[in-house]
Amino acid sequence: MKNDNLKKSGLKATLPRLKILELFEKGEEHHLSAEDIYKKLVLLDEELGLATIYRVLTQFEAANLIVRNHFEDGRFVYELNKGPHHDHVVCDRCGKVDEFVDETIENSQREVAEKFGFKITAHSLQIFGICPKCQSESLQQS
Amino acid sequence: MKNDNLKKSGLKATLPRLKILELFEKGEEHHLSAEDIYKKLVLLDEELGLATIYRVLTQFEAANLIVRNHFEDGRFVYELNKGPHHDHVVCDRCGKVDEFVDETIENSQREVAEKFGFKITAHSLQIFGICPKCQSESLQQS
DNA sequence: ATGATAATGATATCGCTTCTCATATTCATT
DNA sequence: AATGAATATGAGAAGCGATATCATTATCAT
Repeated sequence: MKNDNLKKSGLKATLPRLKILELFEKGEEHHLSAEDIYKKLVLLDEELGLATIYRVLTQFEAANLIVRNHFEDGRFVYELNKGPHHDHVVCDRCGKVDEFVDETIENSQREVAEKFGFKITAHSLQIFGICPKCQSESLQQS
Repeated sequence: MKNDNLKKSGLKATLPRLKILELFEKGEEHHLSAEDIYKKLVLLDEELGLATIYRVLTQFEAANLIVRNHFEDGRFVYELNKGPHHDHVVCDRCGKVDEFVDETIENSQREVAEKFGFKITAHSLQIFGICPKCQSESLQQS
């Protein structure tokens, strides 16, 4: 039950929080920005303020319900926290995002951090490129 | 001669451009934001506008004289392009940045991109953590 | 049902970056 | 060295995502 998810995190089960969590769990899109969420909920005739969305996203992240990502387009996108860490492959053209896990990379990162004496807290890795679909589309243009 | 660097890139050798390039080449700090540059040049009694700095940074990046980086603190920092690609280790506490090159990681990234059929254009990898100096300082606090 | 506590939403504000446009500078040509 | 066409500059406005403020409203233990 969704109420319990929130309760466990010390968050009251309010309407905005339930609606936002529901959107993520519906899973139509894995990566949502605050603005994305706002638009989607307004379309569904839900009245709620952008400020609330930003606040709720921050709380959900603190509660480890969701994970925050930065894809250099200047805003943050969030995705459901489904457990093990993963990184992203992002299409420069259409914005499509794929996820991957690579233990070799994870290990190398640990080695690098160790070499510098850093106590690692997080990392962020994105591979940018052109996805197969966009590649074939640009062939047709020329 | 610095003029030539700029000329080769199709950029007129104007005072702001020369001053900004000089700042990077002096190399006191490797990673500079637009604001950093502005403050440093104002201290040196150079009169120039922030808008110009942003423009010049964009042009320098397009000319491959400098490289742009995003360390999730919401702004862009630039560094001189000294050739081979490298990634960064960033201290969460003091902001110190170290650079590293790791062929294993580079190769794994190529494999991942290939698996997804992406034609890779760029990548961005940062390791966040606490640097040795900040680690010892937080020990003293407790 | 009630009330203390916490959350919401409209709006103002912030920080970084980009845009606009009138003025000033550069540089090839005399 | 002077000229002028082309380009760059700087002050300020505007854009945009994110955060802060604060009066109003909803939640939930009792």
